[in-house]
Amino acid sequence: MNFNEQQQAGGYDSRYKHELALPGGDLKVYASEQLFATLDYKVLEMANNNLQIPNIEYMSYTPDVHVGVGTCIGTTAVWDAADGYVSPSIVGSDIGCGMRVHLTTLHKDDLREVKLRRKLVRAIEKYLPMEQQQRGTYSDIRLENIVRKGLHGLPNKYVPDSYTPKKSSALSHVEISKLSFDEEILNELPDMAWHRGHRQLGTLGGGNHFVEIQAIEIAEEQRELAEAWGLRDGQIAVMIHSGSRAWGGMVNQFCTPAFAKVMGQLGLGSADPRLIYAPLAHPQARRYVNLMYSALNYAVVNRHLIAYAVREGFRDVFGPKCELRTLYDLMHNYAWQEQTAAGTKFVHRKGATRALPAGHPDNPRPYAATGHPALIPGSMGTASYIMVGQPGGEENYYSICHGAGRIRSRSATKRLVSVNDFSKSLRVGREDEIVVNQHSLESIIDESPQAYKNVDEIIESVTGAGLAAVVAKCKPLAAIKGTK
DNA sequence: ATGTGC
Repeated sequence: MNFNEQQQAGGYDSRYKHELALPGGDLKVYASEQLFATLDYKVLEMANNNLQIPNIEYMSYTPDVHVGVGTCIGTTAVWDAADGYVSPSIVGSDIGCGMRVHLTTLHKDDLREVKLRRKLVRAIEKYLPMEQQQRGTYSDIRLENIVRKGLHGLPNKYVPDSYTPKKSSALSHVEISKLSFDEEILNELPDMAWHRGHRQLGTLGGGNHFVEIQAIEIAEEQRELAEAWGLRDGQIAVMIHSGSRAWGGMVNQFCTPAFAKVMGQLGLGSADPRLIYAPLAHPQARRYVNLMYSALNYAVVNRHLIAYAVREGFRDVFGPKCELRTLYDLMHNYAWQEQTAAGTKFVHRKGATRALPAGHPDNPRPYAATGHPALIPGSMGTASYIMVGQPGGEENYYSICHGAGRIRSRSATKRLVSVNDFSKSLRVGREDEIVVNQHSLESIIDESPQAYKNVDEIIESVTGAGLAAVVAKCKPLAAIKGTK
């Protein structure tokens, strides 16, 4: 029985699911035997710390889990909304970090020539704002409107009909277009947050953030769904990975001392000083949640503006009729309330993606009947995936992986991986080279595929466990990376 | 990840 047959049979395979009784509480780990065997003890130690936060109801790891600050990347942690806790450490610094995919009307044959891929990369770079340079700052966009209203705070010209054939699809084909919150708190953020927040709008950032030009390969078992979503074999898609830039970091910096103080006052302990939390009902927790929502609004607009720049670049190369329809935009670092059969829960996801199945009421309207696309990036030079949630995901609050998952620290990668290896995995010098904007591969070597787990094994674990199914594989043709 | 921290 292969994975797809298992899925069709509707059951999950216990080989992909491990239940651990740690001293602090129970942890579920979704991973193949091989991936499970490679888990660092530090990953379990971190889970044990997180499980000691009071009233926690559920915690799990996705197969791409790896060590983070205070909490692992790949964590789903759930409290009841009535007596719950919120932890800025579980959300992480890059609040609202996530993925976006746009579908073009082009076919991979249109980009067969390496020269043309280079031209496209240069054209996109021309429109992508760079914080360090004067050019590109969106002077007609008010940051205050962005953090308060998300995509609805953008001037109309950034949500044009040609960008997404129906203007509404730019607002409806996303996980969030706007989160409302108590805006009073915004006045307390330092001037620096506003200054940098404005300058960085629409910028990519560094690390694993990217814009990638990809070719779609539909999974046969999901062809009907893929076509309903508008996917075609060989179609060129654009995948974007970015977050809330410094704004999210400022929110965390601003809230951290207050959380430390609250923990002291309430006598709440933590085995790791970098792991902070507070009861949801506490005024400081409310402040954090409100500010976190402003960062989620920032992040979705940031990705939207990156897509806007990409579309300008495509038009320079392929003409003004070129369209980049929004397939979906969703996050993998956030916490919010969700309705479940067992009541209202406060769900944290850090490096975990929500993948809702067909018919789930929280799907955005256009995807109500099918489930929404769940967008999973691979490492540089390897494939990414477009997936859809399965009913079996309910046991894990519909969380799946968020990518390949690091196996080597940035420093270790710089030590152990040669530029030559990296360049080989990008097929540099061949006609099918994955064109990268950065001339020096040295500067981004910590993002080489050798620093990551094999994304195919991650995906196998998720499908094997019955959490989601592959709709399409997206093979990279060109990538744009920021530097620090 | 990041106005990081050598």
